[in-house]
Amino acid sequence: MTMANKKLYKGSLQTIILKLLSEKDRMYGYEITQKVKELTKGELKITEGALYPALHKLEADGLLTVEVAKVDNRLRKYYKLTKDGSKETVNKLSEMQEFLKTMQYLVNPKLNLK
Amino acid sequence: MTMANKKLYKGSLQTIILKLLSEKDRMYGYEITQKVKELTKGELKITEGALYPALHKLEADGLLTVEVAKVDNRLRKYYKLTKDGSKETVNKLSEMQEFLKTMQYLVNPKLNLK
DNA sequence: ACCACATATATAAGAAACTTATGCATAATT
DNA sequence: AATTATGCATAAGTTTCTTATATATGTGGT
Repeated sequence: MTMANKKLYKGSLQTIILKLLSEKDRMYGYEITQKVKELTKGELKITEGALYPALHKLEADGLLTVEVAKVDNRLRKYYKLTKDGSKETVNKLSEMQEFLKTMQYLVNPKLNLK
Repeated sequence: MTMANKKLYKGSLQTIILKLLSEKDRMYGYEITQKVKELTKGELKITEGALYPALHKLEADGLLTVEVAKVDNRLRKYYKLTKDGSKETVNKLSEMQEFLKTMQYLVNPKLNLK
């Protein structure tokens, strides 16, 4: 991933992938990078070196299944959520919300008034 | 750090430390762990293995200065923001806000409506 | 025809930021 | 007397990235 402070995104890639797949039945790797770039107006760019290992890990963990297709003579690997993947998406999203809420509170300027 | 999904906090420790020091003139390590625990109602516990190396790095980077004190016959190392540290705090907090905003949008359930 | 860029996936080496475990020392509590 | 709290520190290992490299096809411009 690339952006101003890349470090902050560490640990959130899996959650982002799962979230996108909970919105769209199936997606392939390159499509995910483009979708994230589009949604964040170019602020967040997922690098291949981060994405593909992450997809492989999610598949190995049984959260995704893969389906190979050939489009325009080029390889595509479509990923889908498994049943476990859907459950884990709910978990990860709720953990993310909790994290965002806590961090929001911690860095809130109003804390100065305490 | 310990919590439900520790991974998410990766990369935010420096920002948390700097933010706390921007609110209080000086703090020592153990005090920081207690303050964070208190502010997050026990949800976020900073481990020593994460904290002390982080403080040392911030000091080495010239963002903090240290002052040793002895209280009740026990050692304390008080940390303070330098001028550079104050500047960097502003930067890191604005990057954090940007990150939180982007992540909030990415994981927002309303995205489903698209 | 050639070149650059986009599309598409993959992996290896190295860095960063942690976790976990351990160590040391004193004070307070049970 | 033993455990917990206070206080700092570091080493080994893990996870998750970045950066670089590799391969291959499609597209658009000159």
